[in-house]
Amino acid sequence: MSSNKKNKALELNPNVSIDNIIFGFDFDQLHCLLIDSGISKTTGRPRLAVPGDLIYDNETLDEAANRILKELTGIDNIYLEQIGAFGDPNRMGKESDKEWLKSMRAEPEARVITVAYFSLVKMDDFNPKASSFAESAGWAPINEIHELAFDHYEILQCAREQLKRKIKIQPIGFNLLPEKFTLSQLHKLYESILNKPLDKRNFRRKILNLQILTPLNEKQVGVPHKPSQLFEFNEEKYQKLSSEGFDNFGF
Amino acid sequence: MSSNKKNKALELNPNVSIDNIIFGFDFDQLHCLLIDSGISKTTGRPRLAVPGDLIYDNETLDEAANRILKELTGIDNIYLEQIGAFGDPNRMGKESDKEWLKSMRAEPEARVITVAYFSLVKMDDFNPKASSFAESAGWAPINEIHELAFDHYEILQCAREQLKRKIKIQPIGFNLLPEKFTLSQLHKLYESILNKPLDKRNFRRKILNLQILTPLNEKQVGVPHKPSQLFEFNEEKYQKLSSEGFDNFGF
DNA sequence: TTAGCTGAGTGTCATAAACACACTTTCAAA
DNA sequence: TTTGAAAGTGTGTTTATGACACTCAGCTAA
Repeated sequence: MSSNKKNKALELNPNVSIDNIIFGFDFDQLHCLLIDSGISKTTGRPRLAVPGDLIYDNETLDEAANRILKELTGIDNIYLEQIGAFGDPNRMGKESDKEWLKSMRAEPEARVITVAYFSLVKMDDFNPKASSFAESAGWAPINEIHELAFDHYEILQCAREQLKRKIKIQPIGFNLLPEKFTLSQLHKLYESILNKPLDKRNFRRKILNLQILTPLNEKQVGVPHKPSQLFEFNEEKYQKLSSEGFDNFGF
Repeated sequence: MSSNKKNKALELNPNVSIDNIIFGFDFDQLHCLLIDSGISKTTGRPRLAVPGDLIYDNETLDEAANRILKELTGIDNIYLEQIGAFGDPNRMGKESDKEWLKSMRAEPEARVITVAYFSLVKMDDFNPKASSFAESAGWAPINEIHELAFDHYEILQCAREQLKRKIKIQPIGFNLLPEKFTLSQLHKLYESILNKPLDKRNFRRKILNLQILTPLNEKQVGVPHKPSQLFEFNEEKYQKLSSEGFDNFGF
């Protein structure tokens, strides 16, 4: 019985996978980390997908999502949130997907439902060019992604919507910025996620009124214009505010 | 419970189930539909659970959730929304759960992740006492539910949170009321879901400002007080408002 | 028949948040 | 020293929010 259990623990579950939409921000646009599994024989185009894998029977869904993130990027301890389950029986029905499944999966015909996550990483923390994934992984600007393997394009759109909703009620955007950042960078980040322009003065007022930013005694250097004040996110103040019932940035 | 789906020529997937939190409203409190699988030998208490089942390999997740709702209540075409996936490897680890699994499942040891849904039904549409489920299904006031099978209590709490969030940005609450209803009933519904008192006059002003209610030439009859105006929900006006970018009830 | 109970229905004022809007400052590079 | 580029700053208007108390209509029971 217990040895039986142990065997199971070591096995991939053929019916459940995790896919992880990994967002990054380069101070200009939102990006998403994609895996390139090579030119598809059936389409003749590169087959791009979101990182993912089957789950092991002894790990929680959150653990599996973290594992996938860690295996790919080496990054740990990152903001991660479940999007939901995607289970259309046809979600892996494209010819290029079947081709890939046959070469990669022990049970390529199995019906797989996937649990999607999104995570927010500081783009500097993972440079695909400098990693062992140089050839297969890369950041793609979100607005230039038009076709993905499986149902990953649909999942990506859900992720964007969820991020939009979430950033209005919690300051999770700070996970996409370095420790020290300027208000303009934060402003641009919000515009990128919400996909609309926001008035500069109103944005600053609202953010500063939340009192979750600590101004530093530091400014940008070497910029060909008035240097910007640097801030850091004050998690302590945020926790306090948060436990008192804060839930709206008001954008 | 057991059904012959041989015509589908497909099998239950042993690793993925659906659980469906079914909400109803009796003009006083939120209720949830629960299944009673009898007295547990291990706890000596009734084993209460949310309706659910393994999925078939040829149905989508939404279809499976609808099937479960239909099989239990006979109701079709209902508001249904995914909550997310729950996959702790230990989620079925209680003794009373194992006991039940052994008697009900072909593979009682299989690791099962579940995709949770919630649905909103007009309570009148399903009277367990009058159905073949008289002995096994019933409405329970949400605040009197303290212990459920598997991880269903946790799922229920997530469902309540999601309903709270959702009702603030979309008028889904109308799915819980009959076609014709009074503003007081709607008011009480919002208070039940948000779990806090709302000022009567402010509530009325906000709801009426949305212009999604049509007053009827009808009043309550037979009540021992001033009879209340009846309204119906105007889906057309809602659609229009919705497509113009409405997304906040402002509570 | 009437007195009493119950919940329906109604308006205003004060405060807070949202929005629209344009010029000056600081630095680097040419 | 001029120029370009982004930083930084305040006010007035409009709109939404929240707090608050009495009268009205119908039923019931004395």
